[in-house]
Amino acid sequence: MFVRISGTRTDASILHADLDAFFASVEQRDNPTLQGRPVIVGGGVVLAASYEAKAMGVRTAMGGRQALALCPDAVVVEPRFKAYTRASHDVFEVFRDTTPLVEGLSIDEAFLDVGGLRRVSGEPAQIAARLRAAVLERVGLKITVGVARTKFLAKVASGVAKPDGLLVVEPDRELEFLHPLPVQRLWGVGPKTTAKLHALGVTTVGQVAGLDEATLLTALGQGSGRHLHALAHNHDPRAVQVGKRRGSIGSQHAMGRGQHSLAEIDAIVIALVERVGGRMRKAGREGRTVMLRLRFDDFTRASRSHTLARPTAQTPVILEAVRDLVATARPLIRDRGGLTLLGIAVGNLDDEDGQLELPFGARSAPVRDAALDTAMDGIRERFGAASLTRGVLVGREQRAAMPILPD
DNA sequence: TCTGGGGTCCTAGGACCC
DNA sequence: TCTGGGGTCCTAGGACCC
Repeated sequence: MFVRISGTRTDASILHADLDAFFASVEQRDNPTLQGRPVIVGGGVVLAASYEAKAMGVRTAMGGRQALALCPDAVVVEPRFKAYTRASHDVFEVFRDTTPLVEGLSIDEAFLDVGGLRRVSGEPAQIAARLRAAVLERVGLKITVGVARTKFLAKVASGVAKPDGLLVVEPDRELEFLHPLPVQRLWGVGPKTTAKLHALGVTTVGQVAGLDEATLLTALGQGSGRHLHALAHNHDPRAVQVGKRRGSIGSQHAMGRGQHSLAEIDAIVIALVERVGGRMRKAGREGRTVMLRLRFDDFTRASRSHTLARPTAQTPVILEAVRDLVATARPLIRDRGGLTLLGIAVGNLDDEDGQLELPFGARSAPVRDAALDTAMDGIRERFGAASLTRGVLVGREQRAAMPILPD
């Protein structure tokens, strides 16, 4: 008798792990004089606020001036992105020591599937508790963990449990937990969608569940309508996926207000293209679609894109394409006045050339049996499973090296 | 309220193909 | 030459996430 660790689940075995006030916590960890004090990372806008600052009403993405008005005692620090990347790496190492089935969502959060580890590591709630302790001990950061049967509920649970919390949603109490929550808790519901739902007289998840799907589709369109209908009814069959690869690599630069000469713009373009090209080559990725993003004084945005015949990661090729895009956007830049942000990105990243990431350092390009075997050996070694079968690995769709443990 | 640096996904129109 | 249905790709914009 075998039990798959992914697939149909009847128990709460997905963890959503979320670092608390990530950037600010790293600053407090690295500078003891900041501990216990309100800390704001980023001057112009708030990139992150410590819980002491949040208590005074400071929020992420808030203007710096407003934040200081709310919290005059706050210590404002410059962001140190390298330190955050490093900390994130360390935390994900702890995640992967817990289970091979880790799906990173962003620099500071991930899903972990621990359903198959019951015999080896215990109940999901125990695993989650140990995970929190391990991250604090090994990296010096606090995380909140939500545990549930689905990804969506696990994420909602961690959101409710923040900060420094652990919340398990048992399968027989899911709707009881979900339905009283405000609609903003639904994944993908931001200010605009919230306003549309409020216009329908809907403020809670339970009320969304009470709407028929047609009403939701009319109000929100196909994509988000279906998505919300499913989430409100607690339908979320998505499995935790390992080895997801991003679809674009980009970089942007905020420019001060005021006029910028074409030479100035070109200098920024060159720097951005060099950064992006370098990152692409380092990641072993090539892309076909070159994108230019602009933001103006009046906060309107514009974008231009061009798709090349062949994928590339070469700086000169990308630079030429971006310069052409800048040329097509020149009337816009002239008419709308001040350019305040310039960004470039390369998308349409190809799947074949790069490296598919597998647990335990195994890599494949494309999927090769040997790479999968190496990964499975790593899993056997680390988890001491008596019996393992191989999973299939296909592009970015599959879960990678799925161990199947004896019941 | 007037701002960062990353990203994701969806929509809608047009070009083009069979 | 006109007309139809179905599909993919590209472009631009919008909403959302951390």
